[in-house]
Amino acid sequence: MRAERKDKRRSEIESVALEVMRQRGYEGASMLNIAKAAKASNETLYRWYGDKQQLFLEIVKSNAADAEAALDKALAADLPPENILEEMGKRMLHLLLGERAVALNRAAASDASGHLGAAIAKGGRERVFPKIVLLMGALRKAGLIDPPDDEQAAMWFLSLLIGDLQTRRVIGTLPQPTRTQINEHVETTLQAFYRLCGPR
Amino acid sequence: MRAERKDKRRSEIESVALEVMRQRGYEGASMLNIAKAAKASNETLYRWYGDKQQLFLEIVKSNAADAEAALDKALAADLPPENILEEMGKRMLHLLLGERAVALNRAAASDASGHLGAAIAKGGRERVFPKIVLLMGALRKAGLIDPPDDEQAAMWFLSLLIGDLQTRRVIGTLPQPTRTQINEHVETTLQAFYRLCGPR
DNA sequence: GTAAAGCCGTATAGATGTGTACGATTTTTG
DNA sequence: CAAAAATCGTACACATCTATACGGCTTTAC
Repeated sequence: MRAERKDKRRSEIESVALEVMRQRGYEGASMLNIAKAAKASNETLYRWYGDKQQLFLEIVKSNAADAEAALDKALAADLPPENILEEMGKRMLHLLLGERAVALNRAAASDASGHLGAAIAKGGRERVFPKIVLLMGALRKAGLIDPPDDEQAAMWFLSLLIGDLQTRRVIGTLPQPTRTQINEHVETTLQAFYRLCGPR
Repeated sequence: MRAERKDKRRSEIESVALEVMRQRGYEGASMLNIAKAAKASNETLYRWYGDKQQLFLEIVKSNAADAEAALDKALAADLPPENILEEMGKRMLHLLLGERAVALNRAAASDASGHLGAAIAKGGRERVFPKIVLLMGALRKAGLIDPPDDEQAAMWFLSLLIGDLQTRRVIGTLPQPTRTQINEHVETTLQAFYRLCGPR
């Protein structure tokens, strides 16, 4: 198989795996079920990924890469920092509460070994948080906020933004929000954030 | 078996089930494994609970009852509302980030049917949130806060309090916090909360 | 004290998952 | 075009889980 076709096939399989997992849960997403749904043989799955956990590890990694790219795009935009913050908020909620991230968090919660959870944290929070801290620095220098320190401001922003939405999505009691709902929530969050961190 | 002994045995089994689940994940916590660990027969488990999901549903319910009792105790205390808020914060973090709640949230995340998640939400958030809203009303009447509305204040308080701690616990990247850490976190949260909602 | 009921341990049938193996077919390589 | 490599479909051995059943023992009820 040519390299490009193989890459395409891999991401196809990974996408199917996530869909199976979404419908039948992590335990229901057996290698056999995934292989059938992807019209692949389980031998190929085992050859390519080793086992189920590593398959999902791959998915976590590629999802993290996509997410980071989406956020970096917002950060690289030539906009004033307050607009970048708004854009980041929208994109983060869209990513965090979307089907992919929710399915992966469910998988991590199901995985007793903790490896999936560690990978999610490594590709997610540990990568994103520093960017938010830097953004807070930019906001502070622009005189838009006056927090105790940038890290605290980042924590507050993320807490206000995400709240218990993620947990509710993961345990299945909250449907995926629409784009409009996300925008409204970001709006409210920003008001609260500036009220909390704004200059006196 | 006398009623009291039976109740004791039930809670014993449920506690063992949670421990097995904690160590081996939701899939690993089969009825057989739980029965062995509890020195019970699986026939008894099936007779008493029907199936695995209903066993965990029972656990969710009794855990919710315990949690509600713990919070009500804080609410009933004859203290000024700001002290009650602090106490509530501590107790909620203690409950939410403790082994029991985390294990149950993991089970809910693993359960594709969504029934466990629904039960958790029903016994948890849906019961607790109104209490916090009322508490916010008391704080407002005492002139300690001046929020847009009590519900919004409750949301902000909970968001600042919990942040992403719960998610990080559930995916296994955060160890259980000590009592000291909880107290410190509540302290910081309250400062932020009053800064956000305090009277101008 | 005796009968009835309940629990434990073990056994069972049926279903499903894991990881490997092997021809048949397709795709790549040269 | 031919050889080599990889994939698919199917099959397999082995393990485990679910849900039920039954004899042996203990506890409850009368």
